[in-house]
Amino acid sequence: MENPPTYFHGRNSADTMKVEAEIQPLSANNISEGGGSSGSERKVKTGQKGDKQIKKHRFAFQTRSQVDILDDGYRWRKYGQKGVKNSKFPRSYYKCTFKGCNVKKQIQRLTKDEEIVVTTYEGMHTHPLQKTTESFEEIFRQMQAYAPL
DNA sequence: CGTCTTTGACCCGCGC
DNA sequence: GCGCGGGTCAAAGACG
Repeated sequence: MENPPTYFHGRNSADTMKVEAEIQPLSANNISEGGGSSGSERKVKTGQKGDKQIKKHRFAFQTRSQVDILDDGYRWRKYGQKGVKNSKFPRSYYKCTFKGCNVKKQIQRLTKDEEIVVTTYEGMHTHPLQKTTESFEEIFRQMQAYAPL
């Protein structure tokens, strides 16, 4: 935590932003790349297997909105949707579209409260915000961070 | 034209 | 050893 995430750059609300949640690397929690690809050479593997600092920044917060797509100022590209057990609604996966910015975002709706949307950020942005959205402030306001797990 | 969305298929790790 | 769940990627289509 020596280095505060660059999320929401341009906001002095850092004071209110104590919602930072640091998740330590767990054996089953460590998300590697190696995903699946269609058919051919996907064994690329990052060569380096988490031998060094595997700090996976995971920041999750809940927001009360009817839409899953909350514009926080970054561009997101949806790359998957899968249903989760215990959840009547499917979970959506988003990724930041920026050269070198491999930030992932996960959105899930609560079955108990369809109005509540859980947004989980993973990774750190390597570029400043492209645009300041007005809704951002509102989102930030409704942003209720909670420690995942 | 460029960008983004959606679905299916595939893969991996762990559990029993 | 096998199965399940979860997670990711690819391609095509749609839209502005």
